[in-house]
Amino acid sequence: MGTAPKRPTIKQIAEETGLSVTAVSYALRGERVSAATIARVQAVADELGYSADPVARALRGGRTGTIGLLVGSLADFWQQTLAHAVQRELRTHGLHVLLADADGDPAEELALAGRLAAQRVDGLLVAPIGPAGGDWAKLTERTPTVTIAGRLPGAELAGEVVFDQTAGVGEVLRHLHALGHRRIAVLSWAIAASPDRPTERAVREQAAALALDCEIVPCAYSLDGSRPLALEVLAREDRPTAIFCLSDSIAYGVLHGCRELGLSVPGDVSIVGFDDHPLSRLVDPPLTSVNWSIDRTARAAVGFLVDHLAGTRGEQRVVIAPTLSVRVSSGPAAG
Amino acid sequence: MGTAPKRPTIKQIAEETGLSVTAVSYALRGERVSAATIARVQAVADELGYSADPVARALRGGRTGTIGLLVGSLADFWQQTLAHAVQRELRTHGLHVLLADADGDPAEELALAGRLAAQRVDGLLVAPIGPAGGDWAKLTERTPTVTIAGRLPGAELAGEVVFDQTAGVGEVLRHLHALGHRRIAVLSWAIAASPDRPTERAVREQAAALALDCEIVPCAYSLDGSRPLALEVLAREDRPTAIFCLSDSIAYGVLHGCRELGLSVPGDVSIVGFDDHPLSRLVDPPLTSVNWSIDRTARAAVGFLVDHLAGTRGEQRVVIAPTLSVRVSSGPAAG
DNA sequence: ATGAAAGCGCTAACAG
DNA sequence: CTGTTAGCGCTTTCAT
Repeated sequence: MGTAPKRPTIKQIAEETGLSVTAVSYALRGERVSAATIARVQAVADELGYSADPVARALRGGRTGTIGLLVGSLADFWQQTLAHAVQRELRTHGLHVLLADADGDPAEELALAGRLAAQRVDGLLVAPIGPAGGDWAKLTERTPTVTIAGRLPGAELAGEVVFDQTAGVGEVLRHLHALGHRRIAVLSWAIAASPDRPTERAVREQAAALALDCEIVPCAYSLDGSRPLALEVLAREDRPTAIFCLSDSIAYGVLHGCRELGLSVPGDVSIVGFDDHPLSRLVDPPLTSVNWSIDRTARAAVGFLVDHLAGTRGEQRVVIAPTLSVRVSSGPAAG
Repeated sequence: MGTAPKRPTIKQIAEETGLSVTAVSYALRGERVSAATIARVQAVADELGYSADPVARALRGGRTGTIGLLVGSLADFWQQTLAHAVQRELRTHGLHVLLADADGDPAEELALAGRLAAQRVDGLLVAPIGPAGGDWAKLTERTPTVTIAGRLPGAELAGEVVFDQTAGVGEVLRHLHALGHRRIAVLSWAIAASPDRPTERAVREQAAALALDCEIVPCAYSLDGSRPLALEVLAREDRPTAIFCLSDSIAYGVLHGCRELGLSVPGDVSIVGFDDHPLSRLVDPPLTSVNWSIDRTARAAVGFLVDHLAGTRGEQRVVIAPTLSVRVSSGPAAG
């Protein structure tokens, strides 16, 4: 075909109007120049369908209108939902999302954040995998960062949305304890990559306090990751009477495994999830889980970033309290 | 504190090595210069932790290593899964994702695609909402584009992944017909925004051929969108004996509604979905749905784009055939 | 109120 | 094999 129809530039508007690029640049942002000029420039800009080139702006050092979202693993259904909530929230502020998925690898996490920063995102939203990562200080010094449900070593933050994991773990463990469970398997996607997460620590401490026999088992995310593992754990001689999954996605896989083994839930084994995905009330049986309001989480995280970008507010912080939703999948310990 | 530690540039390497920026630029890409120079430049680059600035590259006109993914609505669970699959597939090619969500609005779709193009994505993956949109020709002429399960009016494509919707609809309608259903409600998220999609047309035509009484009802995506609607449809005097949902997300909301109304599925009403989300086999009751291999879809779409980016292969095309997964949610028509 | 010129970091002619 | 120069589109001194 013909030559590529390039997007209109400020220079074209300058030629059309007989002004200089400088004048146009100012006019487009409604600065300095006369009202008449502004109107004229706007008219031409609209006619040409002009919009500022975000890349040129970025190179010059301005805002890009894009926020980086870095999640631990998109294989996790809850994090998919988080991505949606965040993207929806950002849109209300006219911002866009550059999405990156660390795919469960803490080492990858920092590298990806660097990529995002190199793309000149105006800010970074990070749902960290665990405290393993390297040196976040340099990166967060230049790019405003808000963490969601996790810590970044040495990072300078614009804000953080903290999940009270200790409370959440406590709710679940006490719930299971009250139902008579004593031997519990805890399935964690993070334990292999990042053994010392607060969540796993909380499990150990509180299990000890309640005199529970808790074994923490490393586990891949996702249905297909946890199902075979569940089959193995459940086939054991001294099978646990309850399985506490540190993510609903994992719990779904376990549910699947139970079905294959012909085990009744909660008759033979109780199952509890940990993030209350919207579908958890619809699965069979409805899954007992811990809810951390995803809307509040997304709104707070984005709000912190936007505040920081607007004026300069200091580091903001909110703690999201867990709510245990007791449904059908957890019941009295068998035998 | 202190001054912002900017990222290293090609110029710094030039100073370190005593070469010109040009020489360094070539050396970094292993072109033209001597092996010795390449080695020396590489060494300094590594030491400084240099990596090319994607923004500068983009402005200059080169590749960014980023692909835009434009989905109809991230509120839809299947599209969330698609986003994950695509992102995973792109990663194997060293590519990144810029994600945009049209949120069900066909008008927004083209605008977002423009934003993505302005960000200089190397290519575009679009799962279109419907044929409503404006003029895609100009955009797709400059940015290689692959469509997934939908058409773009006037677009020049690098490839397309076509879902055989007609076959899918046929499978479902014949399945329901064989079970004795004659009055069927079809819930579609697209019907309001984009009334003439092939899918809806296929429903009308095939319903007529089978002498089915099919009413197409517009419906928001997502659980919360379809649940109230389901309540209304199911409360009618002449309630349909089956509900065919043009996305599993919608079906989940309907399932939820049935539960609230105390209706048994499939005893009182049968329900069928349309994209076979991984959780559909786990919900209660397991959902009959139509599967379009998401892995094949993502792999083909990304493959087409990568091929186009590499050499220049002509427009590629694949048709994904549907597979009906009959599960528990569909049964003989009541009464 | 407007314009000229420099520069963000990189690549691609076009010399030498 | 290597260096000079120009330019991608925009914003920002600094003049006028």
